[in-house]
Amino acid sequence: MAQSCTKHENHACVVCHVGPRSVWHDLDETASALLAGGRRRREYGSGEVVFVQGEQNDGVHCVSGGTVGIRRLDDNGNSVLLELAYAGDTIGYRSFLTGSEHKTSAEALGPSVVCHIDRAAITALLAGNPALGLRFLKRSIGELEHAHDMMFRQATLSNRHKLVHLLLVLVQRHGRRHSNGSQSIDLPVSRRDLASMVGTRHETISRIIGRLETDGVAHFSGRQVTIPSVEALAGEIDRLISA
Amino acid sequence: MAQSCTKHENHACVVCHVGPRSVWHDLDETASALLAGGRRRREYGSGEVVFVQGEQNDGVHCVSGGTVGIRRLDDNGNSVLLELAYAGDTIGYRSFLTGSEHKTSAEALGPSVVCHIDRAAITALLAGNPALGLRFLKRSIGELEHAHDMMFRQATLSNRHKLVHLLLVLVQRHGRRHSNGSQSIDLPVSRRDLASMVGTRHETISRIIGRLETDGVAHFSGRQVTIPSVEALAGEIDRLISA
DNA sequence: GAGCAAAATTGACGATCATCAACGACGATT
DNA sequence: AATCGTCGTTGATGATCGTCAATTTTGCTC
Repeated sequence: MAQSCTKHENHACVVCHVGPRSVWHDLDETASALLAGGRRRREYGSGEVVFVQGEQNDGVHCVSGGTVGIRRLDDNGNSVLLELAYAGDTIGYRSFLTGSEHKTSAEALGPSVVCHIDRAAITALLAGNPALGLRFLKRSIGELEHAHDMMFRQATLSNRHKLVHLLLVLVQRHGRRHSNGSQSIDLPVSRRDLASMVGTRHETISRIIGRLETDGVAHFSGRQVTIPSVEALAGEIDRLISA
Repeated sequence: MAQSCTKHENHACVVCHVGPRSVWHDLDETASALLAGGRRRREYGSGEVVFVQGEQNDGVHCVSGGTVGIRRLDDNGNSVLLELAYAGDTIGYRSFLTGSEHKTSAEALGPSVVCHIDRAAITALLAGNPALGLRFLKRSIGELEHAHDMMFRQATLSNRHKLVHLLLVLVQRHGRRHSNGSQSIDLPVSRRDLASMVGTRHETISRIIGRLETDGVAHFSGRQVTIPSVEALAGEIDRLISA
């Protein structure tokens, strides 16, 4: 399945270094050639694993399309979905930069395309492009602030409000707008993963979903969620912030 | 109170760039001179604020002694203690590097010494020392993994176990060993802050503390905590991991 | 030391949650 | 089509938590 980036398929890989969000943005010609040479594109089916917690790092990955989940596991079978990565996001760079094994697992949450950039290429790129290190730094800082936001919500919001917030985040990425103003989401995650992101059990998520249904603020059908009024849903949380 | 780092008081500032944990470790002579010139040492009393969430960044701070709490607030008066910083830790570097306002507040949790390094000095240092950027990157990655650990615990542990874990972390930093094998801690934080770190209300923390008392695994007297057997306390959590 | 404000504790109560269990739905495999 | 395992939902129950309130303790200022 893995194959080198020949010219005609570069249009897919290009996603990785366009857009200001990508760390590979705006590299010079030599660097771009170096990157293209050390990069391999691969398609992943839903549930396929990109890298596994505990494995030794062998370079970094760049999401080109789809959705990739960053997950942490323990020996008891507990699993927590820590982050979602989308096109343009570089993942697995932490263990690369610290020279350690992967501290998390990454798996495709749907059909996805992920490029792998081998160890030698990034090492060379980092040595020749000081700005690249700063980009990694800014990405890391962004993730850290995201994590702090999460910690703050975990400590201050109820489970219901945490789920509502999660839905509002997901609707921005995965939402489809309907003509009547409502929006629909194809959830990229299972109920169990929703539960781990909210910090509770899946049975509790089921029950909170039931209450959101009866309150009429969201309708669930499998992984399909329809939200009649995103504003009304957002109001549940805004009331806490403004009041 | 703020004063420049003249020679005779440099011994206090030196903490900031000795030890492998500090980002200022192992700078060359020119860089050290630059650092010394842009640095100002200041003592903070308990509760005094180092920088405030929302303020514009004006350089970075380096903890030279004492304990500094990194806190996030919202408009409703909610406060969550996100991190604790100790001698050698650099703080406030995130908003400096992203050029934004401070996303958190920092305050001395006891008598502390903190150096301030002004904007111009770090900018020059970063330009002349590419390795310094990588040190910031590694520090940021370390904090991020710390945050991920926290998120994982928030999602998998009970409040009691989260408090126990917190005590075990604090005993490593603040613990005093007694002759009979027990250890004591002078908690650097209030019960309210303990509660925010665990993700619950202060009344609940009071009650969990009461249960730890009756179970005989820890004794609380104000901010003094005595733990008869740290191993026994650690066993409460290890059982979950190994079993 | 008196006085005050914030912190901490304790009680009571309703709401929410974790757990165990049962069951149906679904997808993958054979 | 039948089987199996996982996922999702629902129910029942005891445990825990959040909230409001009253009270005590602590720490600080004057």
